[in-house]
Amino acid sequence: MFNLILSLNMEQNRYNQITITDIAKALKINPSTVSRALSDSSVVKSSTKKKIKEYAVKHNYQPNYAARSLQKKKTHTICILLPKIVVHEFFGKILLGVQREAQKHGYRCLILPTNYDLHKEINEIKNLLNGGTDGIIMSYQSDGTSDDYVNELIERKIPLVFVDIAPPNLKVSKVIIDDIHAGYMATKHLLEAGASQIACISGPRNVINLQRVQGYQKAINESKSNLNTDLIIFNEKIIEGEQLGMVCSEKLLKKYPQLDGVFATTDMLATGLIKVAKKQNLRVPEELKVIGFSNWAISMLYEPSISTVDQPGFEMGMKAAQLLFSKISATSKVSEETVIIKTKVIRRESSKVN
Amino acid sequence: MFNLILSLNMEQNRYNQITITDIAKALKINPSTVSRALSDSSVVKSSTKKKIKEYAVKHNYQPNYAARSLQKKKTHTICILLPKIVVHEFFGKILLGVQREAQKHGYRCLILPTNYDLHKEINEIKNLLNGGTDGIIMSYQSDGTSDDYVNELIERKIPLVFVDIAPPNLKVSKVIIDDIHAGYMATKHLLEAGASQIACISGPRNVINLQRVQGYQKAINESKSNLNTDLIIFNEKIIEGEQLGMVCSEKLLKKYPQLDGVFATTDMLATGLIKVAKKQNLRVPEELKVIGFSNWAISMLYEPSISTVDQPGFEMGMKAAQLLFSKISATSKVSEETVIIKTKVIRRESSKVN
DNA sequence: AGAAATAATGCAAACGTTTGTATAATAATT
DNA sequence: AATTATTATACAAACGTTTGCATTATTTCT
Repeated sequence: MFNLILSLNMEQNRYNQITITDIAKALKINPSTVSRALSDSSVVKSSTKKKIKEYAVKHNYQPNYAARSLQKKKTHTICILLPKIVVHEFFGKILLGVQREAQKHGYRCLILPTNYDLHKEINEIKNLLNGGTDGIIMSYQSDGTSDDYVNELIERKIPLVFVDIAPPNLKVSKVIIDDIHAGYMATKHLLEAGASQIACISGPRNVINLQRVQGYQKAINESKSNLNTDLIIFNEKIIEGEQLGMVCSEKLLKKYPQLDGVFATTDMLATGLIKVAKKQNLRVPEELKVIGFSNWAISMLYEPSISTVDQPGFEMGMKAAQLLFSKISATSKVSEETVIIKTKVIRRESSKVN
Repeated sequence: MFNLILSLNMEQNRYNQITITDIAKALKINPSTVSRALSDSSVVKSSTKKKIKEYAVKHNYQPNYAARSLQKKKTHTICILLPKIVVHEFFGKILLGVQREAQKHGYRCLILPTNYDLHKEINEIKNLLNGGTDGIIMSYQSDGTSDDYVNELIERKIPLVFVDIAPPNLKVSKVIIDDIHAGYMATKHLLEAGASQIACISGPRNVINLQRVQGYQKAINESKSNLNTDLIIFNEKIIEGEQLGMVCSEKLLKKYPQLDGVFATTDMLATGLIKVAKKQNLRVPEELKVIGFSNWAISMLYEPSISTVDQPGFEMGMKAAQLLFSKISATSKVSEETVIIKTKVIRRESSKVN
């Protein structure tokens, strides 16, 4: 009879999960003691602690997230806002890094794909603010016209860390690469491989691209060869990726037949470029040396394999999460920190020395 | 003075979020009425409802997830267990589909990358069981030796839906494709394109591959040409992807120079195959027609572009989520359902008619 | 042995919701 | 106008934890 009542009582519990109160009743101890025992408080006698813990593992006790969150005013959830995880393997790697780190801290990870359009997703973010998340990791994907949402996050003192791209005029924590330096190294690699007439193709004039191009310019300037600024091509975003690479390369290669090197600011631009070069019977790398950017999987698989700059996404994600957790657990305000992750040039066929 | 106390009171609240109790106090109404008003209960007078709602939006009220979860015994979180989101764009698409659907239901989405090794991650799953999640969508990535964890989920009556791959001998809900039919259609496409000596290369003998190969056999049998079972090559998992494709194609193409078509059970195998074919000066598609499987981005970008079978991941994800929510909201047990999503052959250069 | 100090446990309130039931206010009926 | 029926609100308990404080049990000291 007593058993019946007990089991009915437990039945109420979702999926038959045992609670602290259940343990307390079973052991005729107060719930508070059980709670303290389970969190290894030094205040409870080791013999009772042992008894409680044994019972807990035997009955597979798992703490109730919601109750703990409510009490502690912590969600044990952080949030990652990233654009289009689907196609973007780089962001996928960031994600893995963050998740690995979150797990260490006993945190869960919520992922929101943002489609490059944060403005529309502000409601989603607001929703997160109350009991939704303890902190946010995001990539700044704005045209810079309105940073209101970032400001709101800062005002509310939500722990916040940017990865890859950060708002340029705000004091925030961020984990980024040195795009200027990376562009510089990429271009220098082409020069060292024997190219001297080097063009640069890029997407729209956003922070990232501008910096990579700036690095390109620096390398060209150092190399005494006069930089023809016509050889820098920005492309506003109508099409993108490989298609964009094809369209802009078509003109470029026609107009400058003397070209023997191209720095593409993304790997996809590079594949488009090479496709066009082949069509025009330009041999890569013999007649045209190419380097891309990001080290996407395709750059290795393509024929010829494409030299590129490796962006260590996993490491960036881990570092970002570490920063975030230092903020979450900080008692007083912690200063904003910028971490710059090292990139390196990956040499492949597309820029082989003749 | 009163204001001070009030603001101090609200200060306690994380990130200055207003609560139902705050609204109640401010409006001198009982919290229960506020709660009912906000959930549009017909029992509260429309004038008070209006008053409450106005105050709520004005002060940007957002319900507290934890409190609601605790009370309702629902987490409003579902969980997706998927292998290696990073490289697997197909799984990325599933993810997007699930997330889209979850949002509709006011649910949040937790993603766990599983590295194809669920056994080791059972603890993670167990952790989810208590207050962790209301339901799970997963892809069955087991060698079939021990399905204990699946059984446990079923026993505990956790709403559960499989996508892409499901355990073969258990009665579960699943959203899959008809791999036999897809393999059949792919092979038939090669036959129609003019190939007659068709081989099949595949990864390890798992459920998926076996079925695709079975489809291949059916198509070959129908075509009166005698099926040479030597032309079916399984590869146990030592290396994988493109590398595997290269290694096994090398031998195959040498041994059977009369071959004029290959069905590869994944796109990555196909890229490896084509790379080798090129090296051996075999022209694709003129001398060798190739079709892959899954329609990964690379199959379109490769040169030549690779014919393949499209697996509509997004749709599969959405459907899986719909099934899951029907389970979550069901009052009584709902029967296990199998949804088969249609695939289609995508014709590209690699299988063009001469 | 008795007082004082320390250790171990129990009690109760709180976190922000929701919901069954009781009460109060209003409207409809006689 | 008094009774009943209806509608609207208030009360209180509950969800599973945690934690300051009170209480009880144990040890240490004189």
